[in-house]
Amino acid sequence: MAGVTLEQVALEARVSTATVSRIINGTGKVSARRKKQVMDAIEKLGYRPNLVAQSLARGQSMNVGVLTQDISSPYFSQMHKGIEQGFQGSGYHPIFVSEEWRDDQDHAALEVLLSRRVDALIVLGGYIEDDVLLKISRNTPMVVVGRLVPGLEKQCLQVNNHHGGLLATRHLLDLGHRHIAHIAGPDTHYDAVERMAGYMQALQEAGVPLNRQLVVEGQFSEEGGMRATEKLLKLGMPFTAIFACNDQSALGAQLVLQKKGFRIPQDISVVGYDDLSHSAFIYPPLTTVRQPGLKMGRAAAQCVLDLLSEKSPHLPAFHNELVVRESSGRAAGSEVIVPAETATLAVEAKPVQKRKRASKKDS
Amino acid sequence: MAGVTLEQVALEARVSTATVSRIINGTGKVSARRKKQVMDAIEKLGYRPNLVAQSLARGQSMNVGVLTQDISSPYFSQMHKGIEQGFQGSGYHPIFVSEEWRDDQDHAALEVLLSRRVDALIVLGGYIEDDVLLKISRNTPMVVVGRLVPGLEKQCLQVNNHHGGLLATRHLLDLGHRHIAHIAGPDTHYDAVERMAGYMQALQEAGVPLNRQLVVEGQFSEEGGMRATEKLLKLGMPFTAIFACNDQSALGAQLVLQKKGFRIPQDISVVGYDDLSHSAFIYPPLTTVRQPGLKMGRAAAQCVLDLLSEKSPHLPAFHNELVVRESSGRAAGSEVIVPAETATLAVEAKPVQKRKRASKKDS
DNA sequence: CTGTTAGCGCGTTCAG
DNA sequence: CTGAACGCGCTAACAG
Repeated sequence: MAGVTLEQVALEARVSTATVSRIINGTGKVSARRKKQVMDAIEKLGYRPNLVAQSLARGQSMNVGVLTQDISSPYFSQMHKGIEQGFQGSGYHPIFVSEEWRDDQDHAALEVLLSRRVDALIVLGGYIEDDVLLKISRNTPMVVVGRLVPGLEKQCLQVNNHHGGLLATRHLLDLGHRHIAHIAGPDTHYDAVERMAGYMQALQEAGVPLNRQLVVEGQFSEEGGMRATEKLLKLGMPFTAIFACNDQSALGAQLVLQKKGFRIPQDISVVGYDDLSHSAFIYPPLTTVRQPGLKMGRAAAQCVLDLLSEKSPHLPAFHNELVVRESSGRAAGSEVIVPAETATLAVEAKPVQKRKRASKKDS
Repeated sequence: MAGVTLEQVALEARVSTATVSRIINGTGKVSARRKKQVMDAIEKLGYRPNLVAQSLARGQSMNVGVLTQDISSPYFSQMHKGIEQGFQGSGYHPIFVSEEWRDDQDHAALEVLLSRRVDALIVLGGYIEDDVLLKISRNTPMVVVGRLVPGLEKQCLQVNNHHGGLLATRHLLDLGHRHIAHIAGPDTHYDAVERMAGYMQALQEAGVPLNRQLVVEGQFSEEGGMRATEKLLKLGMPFTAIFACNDQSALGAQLVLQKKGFRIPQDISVVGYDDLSHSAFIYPPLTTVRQPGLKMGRAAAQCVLDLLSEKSPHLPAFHNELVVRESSGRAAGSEVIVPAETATLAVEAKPVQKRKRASKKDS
């Protein structure tokens, strides 16, 4: 950690350390002559301020902790990038730490940040208890993304996942689909639950009864999406569309469907959620609800900056946006509005036939 | 940045700060009785060591800088995760910063890390000049991943990209392909160049002349892969397989091919490189060369740890591994070894016909 | 074993 | 304008 010190610069420039400090930080007036001396000395010695010492002296570390779920997650990475961009040029820098191990009662991840004396905290979802966050927020500016902490509403950046679920499902309904399956996320995830609520509301609005059997859990992952889809197919319950709670599970769904010979969207439509960076490039390109991850990250950073400069934080509203691509299309035979059947036991049901519209047996 | 101080703990426990420090750090012997007093005080006050002050006093920040290309890149994210894992429990923590803006003569990213006095540096590829790195490495332990810095060989973690290119291309050759296109990466990227070299060597070994027109640049991105593939198809030059320099461009290639009606792998085989987390789930699942990103990240971290503890660093060799999935298959009509034609102007060539094997006109 | 005392590198009064 | 001196929170000799 060695390096040239302020004192060495002062010595070289034949001034006091205070003067050098003033010049570096632009604090107080300094004569042009001395200023030049000092600048020369800095240049000559290759001086670089020691941020650690500055931190201790000033009482702020210029670091902002970011508590994330998984640093490698395609979903969060957009936010990470936005956060990084948001702090560009501010002097602050984000320090990322993954929550990872959930059964961690000591909140080791948090500890890493707190002991490093981060000046603020950005929390991306996660499992840390509300009251823990609330307590920390009393001493440390905090912005929470994708989650609503009671008592901290003004610093919670949210997108309306409920609305997104609504958009996705309405889109499918508009295309004539009446039997829409849903691949849900873990019910521990606020986002997932909200998306599903949107799905249910859309159905209700359209007068389409909810068929609980068409709702299966997909764990937010590709594998989960695959398993869920296989389960749906085995059910033998007809459906012409799937709304997956995120793109990852939608990808898994598409894979299974295509492997089984279903054409997307001719046989079955698929809609995802998140608009991951690769979702536009899979085949067929995925219709999805875009999460403005980059913007959200930037906004979170900006909000932190506001908080740190005592300005009243401004959290813009974020809207999910439906991105229609090629994985969704009109329901086969959608000219006929099929009366929904009661959600009876799927005893007589046989596996959906391949290469045929899953809804055919309805008509 | 406020918080309980050592001194307050000492006061509460009626001992000196030195004693508290000893207990916290396990330095020196302390009587059990005092130890309990101190532990109680710590507990009562909720003391948490100030890492900033520790850093200044000890002369080490317990932070390791990671200079990456893009914090949101699906390719690098595996390494990021590996790095984070590698430092788990070591007391050190990675600080990521994206190089981002290439036309940055001041190396702002580096500056962020250096002024924070990171104890070591992990450099993931990038454009920072060799001599700059070399100079920094004299004061700061450094590990470079995916790049060879002359004079720093022992700290350069590499996978044999050349070998990977060889594997991928041989695989296609083994399947009977003789007209193999290559979507190259930017020639500023060491990795990309090496992969292409492997491709060329494999062709040579097999006695298949290189057709330079079948090598197009894809910029490591999905869009690039799409453009490259369109270009290839327009060429009218027959080919039955594509080896893309990374999965992202392979994804773009698959998309274009499928949109144009080609079946993968029946009409055209595709092989990628990296094995991104979603590559197993796209349709058809991508045959690719796996980069052990997670392991590499862990190894880089371990190497840094070794360097920091003066142990002789150990960098294991990493091998690329071919992962055969469903995007590659036997070349159509591969029972006939087609004599390679001379790479003449593609004047008489017409666009490859859809739904037909691109190689048909050869046979 | 334990307390006292210097620093670590820099910011910031407080007198000139 | 400028410099001397103290403090940030903690570690590390150095004496007891």
